[in-house]
Amino acid sequence: MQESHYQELENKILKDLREKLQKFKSMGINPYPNRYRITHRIGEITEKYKDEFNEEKLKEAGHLSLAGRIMSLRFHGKISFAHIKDQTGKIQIYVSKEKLGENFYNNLFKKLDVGDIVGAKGTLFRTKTGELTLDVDELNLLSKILRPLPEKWHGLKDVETRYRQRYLDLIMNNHVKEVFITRSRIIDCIRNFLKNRGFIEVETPMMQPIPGGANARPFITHHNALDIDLYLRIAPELYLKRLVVGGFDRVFEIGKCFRNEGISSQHNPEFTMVEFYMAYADYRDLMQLTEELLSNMVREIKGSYTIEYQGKTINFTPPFKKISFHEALIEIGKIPKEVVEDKIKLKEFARNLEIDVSKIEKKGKLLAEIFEKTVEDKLIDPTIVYDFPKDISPLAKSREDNPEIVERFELFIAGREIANAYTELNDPDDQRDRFLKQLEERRKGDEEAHMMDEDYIVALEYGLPPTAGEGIGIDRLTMILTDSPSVRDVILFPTLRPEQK
RNA sequence: GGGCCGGUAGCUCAGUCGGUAGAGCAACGGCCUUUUAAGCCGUUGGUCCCAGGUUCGACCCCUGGCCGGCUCACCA
Repeated sequence: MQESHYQELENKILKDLREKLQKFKSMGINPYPNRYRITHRIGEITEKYKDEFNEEKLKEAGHLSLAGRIMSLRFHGKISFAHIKDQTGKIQIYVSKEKLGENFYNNLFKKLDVGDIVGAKGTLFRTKTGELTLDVDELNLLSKILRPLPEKWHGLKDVETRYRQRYLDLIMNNHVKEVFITRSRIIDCIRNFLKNRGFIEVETPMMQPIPGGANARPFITHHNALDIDLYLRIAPELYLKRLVVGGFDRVFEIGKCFRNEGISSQHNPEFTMVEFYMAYADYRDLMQLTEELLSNMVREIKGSYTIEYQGKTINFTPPFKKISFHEALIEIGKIPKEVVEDKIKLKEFARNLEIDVSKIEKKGKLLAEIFEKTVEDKLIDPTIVYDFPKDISPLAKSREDNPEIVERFELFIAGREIANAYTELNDPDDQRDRFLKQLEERRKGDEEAHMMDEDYIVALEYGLPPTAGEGIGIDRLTMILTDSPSVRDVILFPTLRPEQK
C-alpha cells in the first residue's frame, strides 16, 4: 500500500495538487477547516429566485453563505466564474480581484481546482446572459481535492470505477443521484403507505441460527463468544410471523436479505426487501393492497400511471391483470392443456425447453421451471399470477377447495418477479409436514430446500391468526421506476470482487 | 462455470500492414473585467492489465493468467 501510494505521487498531476496543499499551509490557510456555516442550501436559493430578474429584489435576498464542490472554473483575467454544487443543486459564483484583493485572488483563488470544496459569501445578481449568480465577497477553502476528478464533458463512464468509487459517479453523473433519490422516495412511499394502514415497522434478526422463509443458499458467519455458526438471513418471514403470533397483527420490515447465489444484472447477493404481514386478511386482500401501493407510488413518483422501461411501456393503472398460474401456462405459455395435466408429458415438454429435468421429481417444480421459460418474460404490464402448486410453496396455505393448490400470488412487471405473497400457513401440523417434505428434498441434494425450524412450529402452536404476507423486492422495483437495466445501477455499492494488484 | 466483447495519459477515446504511442479534456506557465464544453499562445504527462512466447523488432500476432461488461447456465 505504502509503495503504491509513493508511486502514485510520481504522477505529476498528483504532485501538483500536493504542492498546492503545502503552499496553502505555508500561507497559513487551513485546507481542512473544522466547520463552515451556511445560510442556505444551494437548491433553496436557485428555486426561490429562478424567475427573479429584478436586481433590487435579488439584492433583498441579502448576504448569503453557500458552500459546495467546485464543478467548473473559468478564469477570465481579473474576474472568474465557477459553479459550485451541493446535494440540492448548483449555482454560479462570480469572483473578482476587485472584491477579494489582489493577493487573495492571485495566490489563493487562482490556485483552486475543480473538485475543491469551498464556502462563498455574497449577494445575488444576474449576469449578462441572465444566469443567477453569487457575487462573492468572501471565499473559503473547506476541503482541498488531492486527486483530479474525471473529465468534465464525458464524465465517468468506466463501469467498474463507477461501482467501486461510487462517490465519483455521484459527483460526475447527475442522473445517478436521481436514481438514488427515487430509490429513497420508493422506500418512503412504502413506509408511509403501510404506516397509514396501521402497520408497525420492526427489525428482526439478520443473523439467524436457522435461515428460513425462502428457498435459497445462505451465507454462514461465526459468533466467537458463543462459538456458534449463524446464517445471514435469506428472508425475515418466520420472525415476522412470530410477531403476528405475539399480537403485532400488522407488521413490516424493510431491510437487507442475503442469498449466496450467482451475481447477475438481476441478482446481487445482498438485496433489499419489504415484507409485511396482515392478520385477518388473505391473499385476495393483498392483491388489492399491492395494486393500490404500486399504482399510487408510480403516480406520485413519476406523475403518471404509465412509465417507460427499456423501451417498453408499462401501465400501472389499477386493476392489474390477473391470471391463475394454471391458465397462464396454457394461455400465455401456450402449453397444451393435456400436457399441463400430465406429469409424464410435462417432463418431456420440459426437456424440449432445455430444462435439466434429471433432479426434478415434483410436478409443481416442473411447472415452475416451464413457467419461467415460457410465461415470465411475456408479463410486461403489472400482472398478478395466482394459485401456485403446493410443493413449491412450503409456507403457503392450501385452498380450501383444492389441497394441491396454495393461496399464493406473484406480481410480475417487465418480465420479472417483483412481489410474492400468500395466505400464511397457520396450521402447525401441516407446517411440520411441509418442512419434513422439504427436508426430504434437501436430502436428495436440493441445497435450497427449506430447513426444519422447530421453534417456528412451536410459535404456530400458540396460534397464528389467519394472516396474509407479502415480500416486495425494492431493488427490482427501483430498476423499473428508474429505467435501469442492471440491479447494480440501483445499489450504491454492489457486490464486486475485491480489487487485487 | 461456458460464449462474446473489452482493459492504451488523471478522464473520454484513436492507434493503419508488426517498425518503439496520439487527440480532446484535465494539469503546468503566460494573456484576458460577464464567462459557462470560455478563448488564445506555450509546456508537461505512458509499466499500452500481467507473465511468457513468436519475431531483427510486439499496443498489434500466439499461449496462459488477472480484472470488468454483456449473455447463457445457476438462481428470485
